[in-house]
Order: sequence, then C-alpha cells, then structure tokens
Amino acid sequence: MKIGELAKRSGLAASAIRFYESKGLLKAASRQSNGYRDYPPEALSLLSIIMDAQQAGFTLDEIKRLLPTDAAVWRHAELMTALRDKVADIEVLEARLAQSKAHIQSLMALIDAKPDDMDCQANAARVLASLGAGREQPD
Amino acid sequence: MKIGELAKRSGLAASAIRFYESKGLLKAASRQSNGYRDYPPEALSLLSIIMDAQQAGFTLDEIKRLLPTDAAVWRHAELMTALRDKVADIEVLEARLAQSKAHIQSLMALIDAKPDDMDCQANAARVLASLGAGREQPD
DNA sequence: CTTGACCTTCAAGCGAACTTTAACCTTATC
DNA sequence: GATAAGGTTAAAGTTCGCTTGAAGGTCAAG
Repeated sequence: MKIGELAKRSGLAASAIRFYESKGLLKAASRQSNGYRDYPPEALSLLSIIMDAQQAGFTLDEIKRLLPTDAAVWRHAELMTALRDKVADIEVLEARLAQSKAHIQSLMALIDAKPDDMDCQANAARVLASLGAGREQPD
Repeated sequence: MKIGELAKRSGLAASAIRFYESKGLLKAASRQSNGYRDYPPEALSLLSIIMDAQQAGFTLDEIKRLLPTDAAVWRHAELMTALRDKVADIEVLEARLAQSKAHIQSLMALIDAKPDDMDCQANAARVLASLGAGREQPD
C-alpha cells in the first residue's frame, strides 16, 4: 500500500504519516523499486493506535515511548502505569470541565436574573462584581 | 497600580498582561508621567474574567470578541449565545473524555485478561487485533 | 553616584503537531 | 510527448499563548 492509500484509509494526511515516521513513531516503511513507501496492512492498525492514544490525551512523545519498536515486545508494566496515569489525567480534566460548565451556567443564570427594573448597565456591573469577587492572589 | 502590582495580584506575568494589551483584549492602560502603565483597580476584575473565560475553554480571540470595549456596553444576546455554545462544547469534550477513559479502561482489562497459558507476544497480538478493529475510513 | 528593582519597546524564540513550499521524480492517460 | 496525479526530500511556515532577550529609561536606597 502506498502512502496515499494509507492516508485515505486512515483518515490522516500523508504529510502527517511522514511526520510520524520522522519523529520515530513509525519505523521507516520499506520502499518500492521507485522509492515510494510501501506499507503492510498492519500499518493501518498502528495508525489507529496512535490516533486513539492521541485522542486519549497522550502526546506524540509519550506514544513513542510506549509503542514498542518491535511489535512483539511490549513493556507491560510501563504501559499499564502510563494507562493508569492517563486515566487519572482524564479524571482531572473531567473535574475541571464540570467546574467550568457550572461556572458558565451560574453566570448565565446571573445574567438572566436581571430584575426588570434594572438597566443593562447596572446589570453588567452586578455581574462583573460577582465575577471579580474573591480571585485576588494572596501576597 | 503599576503593572508589577497588577501582575502579582492577578497571578499573571507582567509580560502576559502586556501581551493581552497588544492583542486588544485589554484597552491600552493610561500612563504615569514617566511612561509606566497605570491601572485602575477594575483591571483586576477584567483580568479575572479573562482568566475565567480561558479556563472555560475560550480562546483569546473569542474572549476579545465577547469582551465589551466599553465596560458598560455588553452585547447581551451574543454573550448568551457564546456561553450556551461553550457549554455545548464542554459537553462534547466531556463525552469524548468519558469515551477515552472507557477505551483506556477496557484496554487495561483486555491486557490484564491474558490467559495464564498465553505468552506475552500472543497477548500483544490479541490486544493489537482488538485495537485495530473497525477503524477504517469509509471510501 | 552606583546598585538594583522596576519599567519601556520591539523582536525573536518556544513547543506541539502538523502543513506548506520548492524542486524534483514516476506513472498513467490523452 | 504533454499533462496530471501521484510520489520523494528538506526546510520553512502556521497557530496559540505566551516568554525571553536586548537595549534602554526611572527611581529609591545606601
């Protein structure tokens, strides 16, 4: 399989695949007689793994460290540790997102709760005051 | 208030504050006779808002579009729409994170479930096969 | 009157993950 | 044999959100 086909089937750009190779995530593909890269079908699974890992929040460097050069020699303990760590990372992110969401929603509620007799400017002041409260850095 | 104090109290670097000004998030501060920037106390609230918005996932450009140049003239409808959109974005992210987490956890389970009589290499193959399944791009 | 902590500007650098560009080669089709 | 659609490389450019550096001006203390 040439790089264009691999790109199409994986959904990645060919340039991205070459980039991964240059970064050492993919071992250099074998070449056809004309110099074109020639990929085995397994390359597609490997790209899937990389894309999954990325989507899970691993950086390319982390992925590189975890992907075995030789497909059969996984560093089992390291991999499990990394996976566990990443789940913990995700949980931190989830908590932060939940907080941000709550924050935005309370802000929307605050804005909506403008008393009928209050003008926009006063409402803005009220909202701003509530936002600015309690965020000063301690000395 | 000079920039150093504002930096300390907001928790931002002075360079970041200048950067925000250069990007148009902050209107140019007035200057003391020596040319130093001189900030009113409200600058602190404004920085808080910016920091909150960033933490909620707004880019600096989005924040700039939403922050009123004149502190009293909020584009109410636009703001509410942006907030609603951002909550939707956060929910998408939450779903993706949950999926990534589930994915990683099932991967860990799969790895752990290695039959006692299977060697590492065969287990690796089993795990890889399960990972690569069903991800091909439709033509 | 020198030291050091601040402040100023403008320009360049960083890191992540790619993409784009330029210059060139290969293969298939009209 | 011209053209278009692919492939090759190396190097430079992009975006985001800043930081760092160079080359200064300002100000209080010793």
